[in-house]
Amino acid sequence: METRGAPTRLRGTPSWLINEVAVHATRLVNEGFAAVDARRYHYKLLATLEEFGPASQADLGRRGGVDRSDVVATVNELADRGFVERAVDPADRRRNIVTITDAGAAHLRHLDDVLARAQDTLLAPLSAADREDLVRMLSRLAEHHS
Amino acid sequence: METRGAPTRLRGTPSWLINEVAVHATRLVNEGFAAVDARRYHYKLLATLEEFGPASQADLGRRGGVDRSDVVATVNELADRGFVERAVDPADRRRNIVTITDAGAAHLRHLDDVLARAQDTLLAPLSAADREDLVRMLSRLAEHHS
DNA sequence: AGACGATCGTTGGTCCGACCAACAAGTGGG
DNA sequence: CCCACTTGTTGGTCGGACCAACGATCGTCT
Repeated sequence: METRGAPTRLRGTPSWLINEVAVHATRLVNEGFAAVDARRYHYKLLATLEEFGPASQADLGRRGGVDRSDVVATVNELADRGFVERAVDPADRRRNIVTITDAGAAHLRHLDDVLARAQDTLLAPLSAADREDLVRMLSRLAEHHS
Repeated sequence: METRGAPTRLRGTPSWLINEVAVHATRLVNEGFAAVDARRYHYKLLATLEEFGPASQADLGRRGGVDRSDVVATVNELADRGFVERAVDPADRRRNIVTITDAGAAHLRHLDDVLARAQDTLLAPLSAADREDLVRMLSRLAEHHS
């Protein structure tokens, strides 16, 4: 009984399907990251840092859609592991300028691999063409609900 | 700035896209249900009841994938509003047989409308053919990760 | 008949992600 | 100098999903 007794009404409902797949996706990614002692927020911040360069914690949170308070905890963890460095901005002493380290960049590449494998596991039953279509549609939906 | 500063690495990642869309989907459905003083669990249980007929709370939870303890709270709320009735099973006095009432069935039809409108809002930017494709792919993914 | 294991409803938790409120320290404009 | 604002930080809340344990009840086995 793979598709167990879930009401048929729900099994055809897009919002329910999306949530169902999202649960599996989140589980896969979380498991992958947990295996290397990381969390999703780690990846988000490291990727943001590498793409946009050093930034204050507030900017970091705004760009990644992460709450300021959650940025604090994440930067703490990343700094503990030596993946980022925190330095007071001399030009504005309120700000902490966060910079990714070499170890952080290496770790990010590792996380990229882990994430890629999770995508592959998630999309296993889909052809390459289907995957493209899926990403295209999801992108349009995500962009539309801005 | 609709697709805000999210790292490009993430914006193309299927698992991230799915989560993003799932967040919007959940928000839409929750808002719709909240407007008629309902929650997602209400719909799940009522739909299960209507499709499979009266059932014990444990069976109800198994079929809907809802924890027994959460079934208790949901049945409480539904019974308070007169949408279901709880009666001890004379053949097995451990069980509470839950039955949907006429008011409950009417309410379920109402929730169906609300849910359908949410789907339409969610999938607005997609053509009918695209919607079919999307549902087909998501169903395959959901079924595969059983 | 009696004992034992399993199941039922129920209570009372935990855990995690997302969010919010308040604060001191610091900044910039009037 | 004062006032409005931002930043980092602390300490929450809130909802959804899950888990543990309890008394009551049932079925089975002996």
